[in-house]
Amino acid sequence: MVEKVTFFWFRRDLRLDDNVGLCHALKSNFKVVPLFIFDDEILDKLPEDDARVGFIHSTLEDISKKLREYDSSLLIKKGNPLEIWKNLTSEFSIQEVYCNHDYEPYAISRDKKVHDFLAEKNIKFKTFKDQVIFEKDEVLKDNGTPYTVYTPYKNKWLQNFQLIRDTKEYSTETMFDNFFKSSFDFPALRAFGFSKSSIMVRPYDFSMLSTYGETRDFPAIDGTSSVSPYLRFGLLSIRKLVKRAKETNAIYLSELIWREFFMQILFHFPQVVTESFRPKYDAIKWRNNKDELEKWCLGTTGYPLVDAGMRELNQTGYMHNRVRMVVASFLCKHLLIDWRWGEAYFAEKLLDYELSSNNGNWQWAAGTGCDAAPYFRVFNPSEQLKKFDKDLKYTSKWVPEFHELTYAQPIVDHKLARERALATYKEALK
DNA sequence: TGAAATGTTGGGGCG
DNA sequence: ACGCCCCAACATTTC
Repeated sequence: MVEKVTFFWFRRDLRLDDNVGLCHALKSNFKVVPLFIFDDEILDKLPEDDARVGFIHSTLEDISKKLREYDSSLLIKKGNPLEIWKNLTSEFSIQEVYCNHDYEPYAISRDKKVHDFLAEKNIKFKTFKDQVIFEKDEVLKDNGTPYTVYTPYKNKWLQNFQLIRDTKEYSTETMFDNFFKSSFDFPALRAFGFSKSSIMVRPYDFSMLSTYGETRDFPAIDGTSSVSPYLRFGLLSIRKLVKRAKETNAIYLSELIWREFFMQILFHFPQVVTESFRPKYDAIKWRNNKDELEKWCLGTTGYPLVDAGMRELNQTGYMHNRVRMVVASFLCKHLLIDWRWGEAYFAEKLLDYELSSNNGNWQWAAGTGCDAAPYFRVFNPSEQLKKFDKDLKYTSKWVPEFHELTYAQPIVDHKLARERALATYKEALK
């Protein structure tokens, strides 16, 4: 008789502690087999040295090492998730499958297929809220519809948060003996056709939190936390992060609320992935000049702050948030290139790439979004440089030839580009 | 989570 | 002393 087991399926919650679904799984009546699936659907689109795959892999390795202290191990699979579940149900006597909610359109359809398949086999598929404080339907207007403007959403969010006495902790370590005893092989990165990237995820740092509000806009100061990739893949729990933010910095907390705002927008309005939230903005006649796109990607536009940002992105997988706004505005307004092209480039390069935030912020910059900057708000890259990198510390770090004669001439004249953008948007909205 | 254009004010130079 | 002009500094409006 094969031992009956529970499965816990890791997805974007790569941690053993304070993990809601895992906590519930470990309290089930059966030993827990921890599983991660490298999804071909996602992997096939990535370059073989994708830094995020390497990061996930090394994180999983750490988890597996920890599990081995308890004579358990992580089961790693690669392929199509539904097919893998079909195989697993014949290999194991699975009673229940636990995991945490995932709100992206692809994840929803994937989970639906898995749920339906498991249901046929009489296996319960239990999912939990873990990656947010408030999910899809927990912060709604009084009439029951979702918010589409940030400020009232934030107010409601905070109001609801007041009602929670304290963020619950889902500690798990005392239950680690409930993991299924096993010694599954831990495959090398090479086994999936990937190799280690030269780009590395850097450690995060909370010590900046108390001064975040004053320093976050200055890219030369290391005033940001570098938490984003850890939050993205769930190495850090949102409950712990929010608790810390609440104790130290309201502005940082506000950024975390933006994250949930865009997550619920994506859930309720999944069409934003391919369309402007406000459809009339899809009438914009983008210029979509490929040479200019390439110059933007490479950081050779001749606008120092734009170029610095893009080079930081290309070389490190990070870009300071203030600079993200500047380069995004530049692509959409100055070059009149479709925000979807810019978004796709960020998706390729950012270590913290997350669909809902990336899409929401690009639509914000393009002026096409639900709570976007008005289209006539055009960033002046030179003014932004003066305001936020006055002594050129950040800029000359990433664009060392800045002071040389060899540095590129501006790809477009600011005044001309601004007027062209205003005219193009105006025309589209007629 | 702008910037430019336009309007207003007030101090100082000067006849 | 007074009015006029200039213009920087700030405020408001417009894109």
